[in-house]
Amino acid sequence: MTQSSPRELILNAAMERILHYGYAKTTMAEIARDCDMSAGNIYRFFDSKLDIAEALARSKTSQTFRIFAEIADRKDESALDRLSELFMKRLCRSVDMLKDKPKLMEVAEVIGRERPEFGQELLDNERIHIAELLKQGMETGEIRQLSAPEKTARLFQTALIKFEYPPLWTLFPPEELETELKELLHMLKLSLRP
Amino acid sequence: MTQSSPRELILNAAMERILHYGYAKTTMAEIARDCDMSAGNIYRFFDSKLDIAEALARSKTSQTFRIFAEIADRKDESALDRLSELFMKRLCRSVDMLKDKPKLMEVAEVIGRERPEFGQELLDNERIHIAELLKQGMETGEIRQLSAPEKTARLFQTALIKFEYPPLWTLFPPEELETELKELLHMLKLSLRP
DNA sequence: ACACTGAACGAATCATTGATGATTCACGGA
DNA sequence: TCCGTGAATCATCAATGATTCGTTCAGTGT
Repeated sequence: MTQSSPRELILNAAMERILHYGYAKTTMAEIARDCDMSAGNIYRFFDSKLDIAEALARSKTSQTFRIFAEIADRKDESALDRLSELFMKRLCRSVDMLKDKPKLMEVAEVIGRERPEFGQELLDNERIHIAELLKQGMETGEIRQLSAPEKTARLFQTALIKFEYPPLWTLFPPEELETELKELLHMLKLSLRP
Repeated sequence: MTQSSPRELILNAAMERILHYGYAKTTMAEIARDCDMSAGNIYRFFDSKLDIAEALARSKTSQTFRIFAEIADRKDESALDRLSELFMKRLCRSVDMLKDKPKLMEVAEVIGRERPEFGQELLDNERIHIAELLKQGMETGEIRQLSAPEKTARLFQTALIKFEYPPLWTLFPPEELETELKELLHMLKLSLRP
């Protein structure tokens, strides 16, 4: 079956509880009980409760980055189309998470507040994939020669911040977000014309 | 001298106090005392303390809209240049307000929370001026024919939201904001090319 | 020695309450 | 009758204490 290191055992138990009751209402003692160990023993594997949350977030986001990497790998397809696809997928994943794992939003919020570096890291990582798509488009002539693709990628992230910053996008209905993102992407892509 | 209706008297006293002590720490009783009247009497002129704050905010923002209107009126100058000017001015006004009237940020925050319609109204008003500039550019041929300038104006607002949503722009140093806004405006304007 | 426990510590959280301040209104003076 | 007052009311906030929970660590069993 699934070989379970103590770390994984703990992470699974924590995820289970957090999905049901939320981060704040999940206690170290409960997680420990689910793993048949003492609360103190968890600290042999994680330095803090927040580290457990971060580990959970990392495994969630690593899925996203696999998707981004897969998009960036399809070099035979249009770079501009894939650029849109990347941002649309990102929005869908956020919206879906809010819909069927709402408790995970609490985890995101806590980490955003207590571990700002983690959010930075995510943006940096994402920017790499965006810049890669821009470079591919430049090579095929789909996109004009940009002097600094990384900087352009950063501008895209800034222009599309409404769709990834939870305090903003949670204010609007998903369909509205989706059509607005489509329109804005269309406009931004016009600025990349040769 | 300045003719002072009771409303103006109250607004001036409230502004004075709020600038010094902030909105929360300014009481109706204090404002009343400054006006040589009773707290109860203020309610003959304003329905609530929040209405006083909104009135103050309105007079502040009406200054901004005069500036926007003035920009939109200079029809002999480049529409694209004026579009940039509008957004740069808006950012400068925000940054300056934080610098030398920091207590007014508290008022903005309270109104944003308690009176969301007011924020909407501001955006709607701003969008009119942006759309007007776009239309002017279309007439002079500076800007391609847009099927719906109002919609494009809305997209501009969305793309530039980082620079007007206080929880976001207050996180960054002013110079960084200014250069990033310049770059993003440059990019967005490319999408308006004929 | 090593893996683990569970009691102990202190920080964070929650509920309770006391005080403050927004709002109302019955009343008194022009 | 019209202004305006100031005491009464009611919601809100800050202070307090009680409890919970994250974290540590001395100690137990292997």
